[in-house]
Amino acid sequence: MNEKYFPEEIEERQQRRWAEARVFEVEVTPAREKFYCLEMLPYPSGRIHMGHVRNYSIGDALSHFKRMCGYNTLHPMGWDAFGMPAENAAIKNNARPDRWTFENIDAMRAQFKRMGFSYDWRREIASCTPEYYRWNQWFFIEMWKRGLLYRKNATVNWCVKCNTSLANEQAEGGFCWRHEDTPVEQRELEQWFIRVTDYADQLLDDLDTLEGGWPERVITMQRNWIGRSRGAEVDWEIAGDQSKKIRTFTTRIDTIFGANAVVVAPEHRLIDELIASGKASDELKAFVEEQKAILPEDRIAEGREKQGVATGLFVINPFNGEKLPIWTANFVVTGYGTGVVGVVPAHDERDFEFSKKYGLPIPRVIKLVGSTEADDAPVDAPFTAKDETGELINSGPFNGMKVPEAIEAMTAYAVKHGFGEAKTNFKIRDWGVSRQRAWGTPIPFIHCPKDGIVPVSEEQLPVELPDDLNFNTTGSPLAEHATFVNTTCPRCGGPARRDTDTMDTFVDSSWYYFRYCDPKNDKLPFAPDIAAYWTPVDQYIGGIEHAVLHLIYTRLWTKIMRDLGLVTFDEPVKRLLTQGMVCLATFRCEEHEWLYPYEVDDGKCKFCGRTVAVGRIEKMSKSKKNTVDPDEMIKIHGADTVRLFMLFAAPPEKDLEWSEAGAEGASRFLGRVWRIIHKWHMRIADCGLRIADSDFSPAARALRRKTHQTIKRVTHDVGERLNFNTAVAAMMELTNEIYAFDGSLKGDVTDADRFAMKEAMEALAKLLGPFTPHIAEELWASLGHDEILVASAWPQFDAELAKEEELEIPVQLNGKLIARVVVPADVSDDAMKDAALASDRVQSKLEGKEIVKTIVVSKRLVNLVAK
RNA sequence: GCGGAUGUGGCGGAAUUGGUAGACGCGCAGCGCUCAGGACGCUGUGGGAGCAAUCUCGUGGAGGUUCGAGUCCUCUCAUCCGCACCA
Repeated sequence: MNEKYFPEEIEERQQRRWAEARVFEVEVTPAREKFYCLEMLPYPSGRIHMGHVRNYSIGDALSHFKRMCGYNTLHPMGWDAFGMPAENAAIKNNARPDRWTFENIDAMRAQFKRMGFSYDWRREIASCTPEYYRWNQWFFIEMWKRGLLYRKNATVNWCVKCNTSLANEQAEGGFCWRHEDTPVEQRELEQWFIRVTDYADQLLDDLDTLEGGWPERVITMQRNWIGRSRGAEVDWEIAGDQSKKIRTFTTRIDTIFGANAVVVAPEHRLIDELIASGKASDELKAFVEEQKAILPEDRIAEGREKQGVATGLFVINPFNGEKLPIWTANFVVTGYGTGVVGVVPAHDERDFEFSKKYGLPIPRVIKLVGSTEADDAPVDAPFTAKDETGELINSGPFNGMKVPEAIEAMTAYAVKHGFGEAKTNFKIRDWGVSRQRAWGTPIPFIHCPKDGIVPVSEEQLPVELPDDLNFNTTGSPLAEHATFVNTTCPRCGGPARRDTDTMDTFVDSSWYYFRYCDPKNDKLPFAPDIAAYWTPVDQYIGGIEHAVLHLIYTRLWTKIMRDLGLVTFDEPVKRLLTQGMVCLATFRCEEHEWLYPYEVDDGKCKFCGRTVAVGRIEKMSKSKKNTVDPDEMIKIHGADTVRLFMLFAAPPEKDLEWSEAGAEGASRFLGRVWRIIHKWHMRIADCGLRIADSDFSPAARALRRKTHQTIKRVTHDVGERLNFNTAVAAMMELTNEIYAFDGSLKGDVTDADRFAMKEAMEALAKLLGPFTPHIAEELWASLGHDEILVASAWPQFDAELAKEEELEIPVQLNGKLIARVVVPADVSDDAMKDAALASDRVQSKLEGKEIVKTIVVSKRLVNLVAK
């Protein structure tokens, strides 16, 4: 055994040992309780970055912990292997994207192995293999059969850089999710869609069941994204043409008597018809044209100035027969509701602003209960009063009703008279899953001139991607591949063409972790009974960036799989941890732009000597030149140190600033543990005897106490709170105690001392296992154990031994600390009070005062209230 | 604008239920070891005052509840994130 700590050597040795003993390989074992620990699978970009290291270090620590606690722990890893970078590389070099991808996978797998992560590598998957993506195709056909997948012509988001359409989730805020500087365009395209809206209610309602296990932030973001609003649709007859109606959507039908106009979106069909009929004013035509030309991103930039034009048409309010003008305006959009809104200025901020600007009347129809304002008083500011605080006025037969009651009554009235219905709207749209790219799962449908769209028959799956695609084209490599495209119709046998779009890669990641359960299955995506053992996922760990992307798709997919009979639960992930980003201070020099920290010396640029701008702490990214290469850090410090630093420097959900000094601190700690154990291991190896309690010196008893307290704390911090940072701090404290005990031993060392030392060191080695498994193994072995530590049992703490013998009780005078008294741990409340009063310091502080009240918090504190 | 979060030493961060604020680490200072440096070991380290015992201030700010508030309530400021004309 080496006296000095050489991480590289021991890490390799232990990794080999684990692999040979196959300690991370697991099988379904019904008698044992399972734990499924999952980290979001990476895209095989070629090299791992610090974000990966952090994500997977957290997951690995938890996996080790649960494994040692006796859970049959599934901890798999795979590759989200379809996607654009591979295709772009293929275009650039006119090479095969699969080769690029698999080379990257090999490189990254090697890096993961170098980190020593405890994956069951037999379960590794890559989504770009036909064995995997055939099940994407299978799912598509199953969904088609059930009407959950359909094709329609639609306006879709288009990213010019990706050269493909995008789902709404991938075009949030009008920008491509991969190209945040690139606004998406709108294009008309025939596309495949998954009927998310069928599941919108469930997706929203089931969020309640995730409360507590998922971060509030993610739940809120999903709620907003799904955006359910309950209301009613109302038909308005067009004045002078009873055959024609337009329909509005409103959540506040109770305010409809207060409408002063109806506004249609500039893209609305009614406007088109009006222009086509030649009755539109020049002003209207100009306005509509102008509005249509505005790009979505400019709408945001332009602010919220309301603009509108009257169309010259009128509608009849179905509730009171009032004749109201139809306007078109920039604040009404086609994509939501019916693209038409009633304007109720007195009780809606936006409508108020609009009506003020164009001088439309502002009648009140709601008053605050108890308000003494006249029903026809002018409105200075709009108010909503959407609950019991609002009461209807100026609303004919509905006057006097409270708002909720009125909504119900007026909706019923509209239904009864045939001009309206209750309606729930969602912001979430059906998922556009077609991508006009070649490196993805082929969509398993055939377009037959006679039979239309026909699914590929199941026995012909997978529809494989050709491996000789020509990427050196401006068109679509798949569409230009004749032998791929030209096929026969499964129904009529006649000539037909394959669909040449591929699936959104978010399809791949929507169900991948079910495949880990049963990765070789060639009959089904996975066997339901096997998945029933492992799933749902107990703990999922990944970045926040997927809050409304992957994490909503995978919830949807689970519900679809439930309806297909593959799983029996509604939600796939019990607990979600969104880990923070890995950041680094960035520095800027006027001359040399972004600088690495090592290019800055004493606040000055190393190249030109200019004072650099004080860098902000920002997420590591290549463009900011503030990345740190994990490989380099592993080379310098070892994998254990890098892992330890990642877990210690910040709580997992917070951002973490990479610091070289901090990493050195982690390394120093491991060296400290290494040295003290190697100072002692020969002396305590044979020490297994039973020692009488009375043989332990006070110092030895103190060490034992610290040992058991530390086990308790680490168990709690990791198991219950996922606070790895405080668990590490606890282990550091124990190490400090071990050093103190070592320093206190002079002359004869008793068997009891050796026992206490051995107990402390063994506990420390074990506790280190989840965090720094390699060094933990080495230490465990040097303490005389042949067994593999990471496959051994987590230590138990002895509550008796962890108990303090004495307590230091703070004594307060009127809430301010004045003294501390030492009392036995089993002290009674009365004894605490007596001890406090017996203190000289307390007595002198009390001089001339009278105690009016004494508060004793059992075993914690005494507070004397005195005047 | 709406929604969510976060504000604690020079820095990263502790403080489990309202009960000793600053655990642990970084940094810094001193001592030991050393020819020296590094490494290592030990000690100290929130601010202010004092040789010291000690006193005093202190968790973004202002109030409040309480015997007692970093923690609860009200208002406010700052920063970050999400959504953004959603009818």
